[in-house]
Amino acid sequence: MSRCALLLTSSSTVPETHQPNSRKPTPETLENTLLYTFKSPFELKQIHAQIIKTNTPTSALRPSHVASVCALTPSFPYARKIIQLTANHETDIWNSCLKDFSESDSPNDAVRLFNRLCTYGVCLNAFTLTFLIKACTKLSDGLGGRIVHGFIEKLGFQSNLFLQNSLVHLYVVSGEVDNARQLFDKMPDRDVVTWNIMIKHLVKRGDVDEAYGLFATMPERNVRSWTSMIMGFVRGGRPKDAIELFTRMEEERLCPNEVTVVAVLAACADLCALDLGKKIHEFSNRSGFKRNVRVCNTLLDMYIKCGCLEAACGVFEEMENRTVVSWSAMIQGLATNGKGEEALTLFSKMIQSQIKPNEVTFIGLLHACSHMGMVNAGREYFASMSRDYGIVPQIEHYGCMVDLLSRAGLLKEAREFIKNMHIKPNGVVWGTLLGGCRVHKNIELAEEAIKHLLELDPLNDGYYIVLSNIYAEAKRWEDAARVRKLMRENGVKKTPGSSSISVNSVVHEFVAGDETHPQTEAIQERWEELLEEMRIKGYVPNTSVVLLDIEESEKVRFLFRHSEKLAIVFGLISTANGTPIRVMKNLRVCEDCHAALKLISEIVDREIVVRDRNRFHCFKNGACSCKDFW
DNA sequence: CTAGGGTTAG
Repeated sequence: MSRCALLLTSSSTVPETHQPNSRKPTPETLENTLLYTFKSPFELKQIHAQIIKTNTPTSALRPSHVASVCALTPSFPYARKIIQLTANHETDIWNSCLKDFSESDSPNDAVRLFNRLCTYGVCLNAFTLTFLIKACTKLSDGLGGRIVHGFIEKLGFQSNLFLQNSLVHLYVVSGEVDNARQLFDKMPDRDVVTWNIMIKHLVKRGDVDEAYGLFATMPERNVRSWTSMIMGFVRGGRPKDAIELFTRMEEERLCPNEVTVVAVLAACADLCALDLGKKIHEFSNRSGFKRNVRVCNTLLDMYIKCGCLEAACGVFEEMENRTVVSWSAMIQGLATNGKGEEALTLFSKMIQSQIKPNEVTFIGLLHACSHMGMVNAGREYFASMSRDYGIVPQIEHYGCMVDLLSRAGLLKEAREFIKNMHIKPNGVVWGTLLGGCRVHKNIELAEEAIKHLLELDPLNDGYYIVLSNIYAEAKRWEDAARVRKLMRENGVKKTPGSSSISVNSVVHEFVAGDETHPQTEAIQERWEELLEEMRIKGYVPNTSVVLLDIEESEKVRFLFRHSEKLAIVFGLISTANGTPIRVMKNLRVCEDCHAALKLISEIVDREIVVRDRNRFHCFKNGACSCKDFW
């Protein structure tokens, strides 16, 4: 007890009480001798001299401290002698020193120490090598890996699973895939850790199917295996598979940990699966994960992406420690929900709280300005990011600026901005300008934008469709048809619209025209009923959004089977009256659906939240939160 | 005393 307290207050100079004195060291003063904190070999030698003078046993020096102070200095041999005199196992002392170095900010120190141990012929054991591998892993040092590999062979540790696994991991991390594979294939024994390392590796490479193949066939699975695979599906853009896997994990009665929770929440966020997300939130609180910042940040993100700003605020308020990620997520959330002013206020609070913004923070801020048409504020933030915070604008920031300007109708300025960019504009940048051209009906600039887009991103169907719509709205039917023909000639297919809705933690996915759902008939029936009431309220199908050369009546049939309509009607018949409906769509909501959903929200008196590619639409009492501008 | 997941945007 007293030792700790004293250690904290001791200064770097030798304390008064350690001056030579007449008292013979008693166990108590001997204990005090251990308080000596020396910061250099020089100080150590002074103290050592005193110890000898006062006849104090050398064991009064803590060998691990001696080791860490002298390890990388010319006094290594001197330190080694003291350690050999005072410690039972010299190797243990150096190992713990290696461990500390490998976990420090300069893991290279561990490598340097290891070289010394070899030079001076210090006896090594398996632990020595694991710490060395740890350092190499931190440094992504594959060459180091091959050297350690040699030591493992030389010292006869081929059957040490810890070492083999660490080495496979090191090879994987440093990109030496062939070496990793070879070692993996040669390993006499493998355990669940070995398999988990390989799964992780395959997931990182993007081979989710191959990873799942391994996962399905590996002899033993633990929570980490399941978590890695769930995460793999999320990263691979397959959140539905992620959630299904999580359900199976629960059936096997395995208990999720913090990381599992992060993975599943990310899947919920991607699918707008609020019901499951809420359950995970409760589970997380019950399990005491509340203090984990990453869990909280993912929770924030989940609520924001499900369109539940209030819930997100609740989590944010309760958080003990907020990082730049927490603040940035909230700013972004407010921005995409049409609360730009609040987003900017939150940014000021963040600065007041001494949190340094990063590049993501500014994307949120620029979004906020762009959704509110605050052109000057946006310009100022853009200038400020590099001037005040030293953040170099990335292509995404330029994209935000083009969005800000072109949404506000400053199309010429937006084009000038693109011309003056310090980076080569990409498809997103020109596509953003194209979007602005549609809103503000500028055909000339749209044609310029599409020229660049046909070069930069010729397979992206979205741009053809926007241009075709621009022509159609100007009643230039032949031009519209020409664009569609070009699209066919270039072999570009329209991405099928698809919407998903989560009911009782099961995600239901609908693609346009879907008739595969078990409840298709009931959905159709309810839709017909709604259609009647909508017509009374003046609904007329807007077939101009159907870009197909077909009969008008056929167009209507297509229109009525847009995926968001199917998903929402399914939601209506499978949830209790008054329950809000949340649907997520892979593309932008079409104008006809937008008009229809406004009416439906009024007819059924429910809140309908649709998250589309860009933003949220919250339909309530016949109106949408986007105020018809999107 | 040793090995294997995680957060914001695009």
